Amino acid sequence: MLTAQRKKLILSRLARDGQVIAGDLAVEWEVSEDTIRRDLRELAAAGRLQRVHGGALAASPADGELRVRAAVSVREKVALGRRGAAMIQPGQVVILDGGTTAIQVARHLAPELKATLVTHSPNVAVELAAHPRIEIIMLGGRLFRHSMVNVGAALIDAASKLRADLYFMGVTGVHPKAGLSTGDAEEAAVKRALQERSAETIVLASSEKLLAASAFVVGSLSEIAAVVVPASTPPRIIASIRASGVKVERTA
Amino acid sequence: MLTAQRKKLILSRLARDGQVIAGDLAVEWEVSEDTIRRDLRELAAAGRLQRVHGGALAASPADGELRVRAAVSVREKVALGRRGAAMIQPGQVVILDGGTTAIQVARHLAPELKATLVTHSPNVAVELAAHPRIEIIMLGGRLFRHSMVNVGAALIDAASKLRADLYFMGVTGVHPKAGLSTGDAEEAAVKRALQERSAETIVLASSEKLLAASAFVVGSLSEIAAVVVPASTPPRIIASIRASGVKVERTA
DNA sequence: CCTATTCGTGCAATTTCGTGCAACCTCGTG
DNA sequence: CACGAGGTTGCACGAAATTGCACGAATAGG
Repeated sequence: MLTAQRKKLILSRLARDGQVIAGDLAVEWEVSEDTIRRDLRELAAAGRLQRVHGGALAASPADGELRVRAAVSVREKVALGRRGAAMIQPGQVVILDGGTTAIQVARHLAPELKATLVTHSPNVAVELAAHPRIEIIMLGGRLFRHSMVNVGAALIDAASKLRADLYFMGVTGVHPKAGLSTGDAEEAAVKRALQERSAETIVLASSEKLLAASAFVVGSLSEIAAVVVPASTPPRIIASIRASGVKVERTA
Repeated sequence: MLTAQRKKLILSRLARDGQVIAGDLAVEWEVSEDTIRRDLRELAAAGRLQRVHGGALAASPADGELRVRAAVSVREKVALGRRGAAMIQPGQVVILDGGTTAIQVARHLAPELKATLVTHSPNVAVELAAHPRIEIIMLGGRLFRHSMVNVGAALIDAASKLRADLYFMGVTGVHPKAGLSTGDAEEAAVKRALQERSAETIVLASSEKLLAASAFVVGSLSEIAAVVVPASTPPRIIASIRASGVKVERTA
């Protein structure tokens, strides 16, 4: 049996059973345990599985990935959240997109602020519930697990019945030429719908999103009110975004 | 069984049931209690759980008041959740009400179950998201903090567009004369609307709700398919509820 | 206060791990 | 075809991890 073939089999077995045991594979495939161990080591080094004593476990993608995403640029996102929260005036109706940055906005709302917050993310809703004076409106729909936001026709229908003052849009790419983009077509459609329902749209972009582009375009930079970027963003990047006709602000 | 696998299972069991008992795990997994105790010690040292005499408790990050309410009749609610989850057939469309019992239903869904779960509670939605095969539909509306469920006209409008096979209704009072009741008028209206959209309605009632009545009536007992009550419920109480024309089932 | 569990620790047996090494195979090159 | 480089495999051996058992201490519940 070829090495590459064995590795593929190991991964598919992991996908099916969630675990493999080195000794068992050695017996089943009639190779020495050393060989299996070597395979496991190399796959673990490549991040394809989690090595444990006795065998390996699946590198749980769902749980792991979301947690990793939440850990990316935490300090930046906190600052972006604080800045975003400060933009909200009392009495306004504000749409909060999903995503870890939106959760930071929810956490930094002034305790005495009275406003109506609209969201299509159950996570954000739970976070907002900690603020007693905030009225929370949830937009329903089909829950898209990867981003933990509701999407679909039902959501766009619900959104069509409201008018907001402000929309904090989350994107995965902010690029002068490619515009605002995200990784899922449904999400892009939802973001467009929410943008249409709001007087102003603000994008809070942590550094890894700047000058990046994802598969599905939401719209061009010139259509939104402002992009907020981390304080540490190089002036050259700010200039290039600003050149496409959008206001760029930096966090404190 | 691998050590790492065992530790993962312990944590997931804690997340589901809130507690584990060292002796039981040893019997179930056919290892010595020493091994389980070692696992518990190490997990406790890592801060992943709280070690207690006889087993361990979940290291709850203290979600405040809701967590306290969740602590009421935990064992009963776990059993009710397990029983409710077992009623769901593959492919069905099921509405899950808000509340701590509903969360237990979500936690006990069979991992391989394919079904569509509808909920108007962001907490339940987040819990359901752990099941990759479940399609999740959220009903939006105004978030009612006390119960952490969406209510209002928008919700009833969204609900009017679906037909479900099963509805797990949560109430605060089950009384032969007063019927099913809850503490908020809006919630009562929502429950009525959801009941109308479902072929069958099941009420999962922990013991403190039996023979109790709250301010707002949802409907009479005879309109629903069944009430599920804890195993420890006195026969006298079961008889009095059954007398009002509803099937009463006890948890195992 | 008493009894039955449960706990922690030390210890020995077993399994698994990592590394170095030699044998072998494959492939490209002269 | 000869030959050397690079990769793969199995084996040996010391290190580390895991497990079950024994025994005295601590704890819970009556």
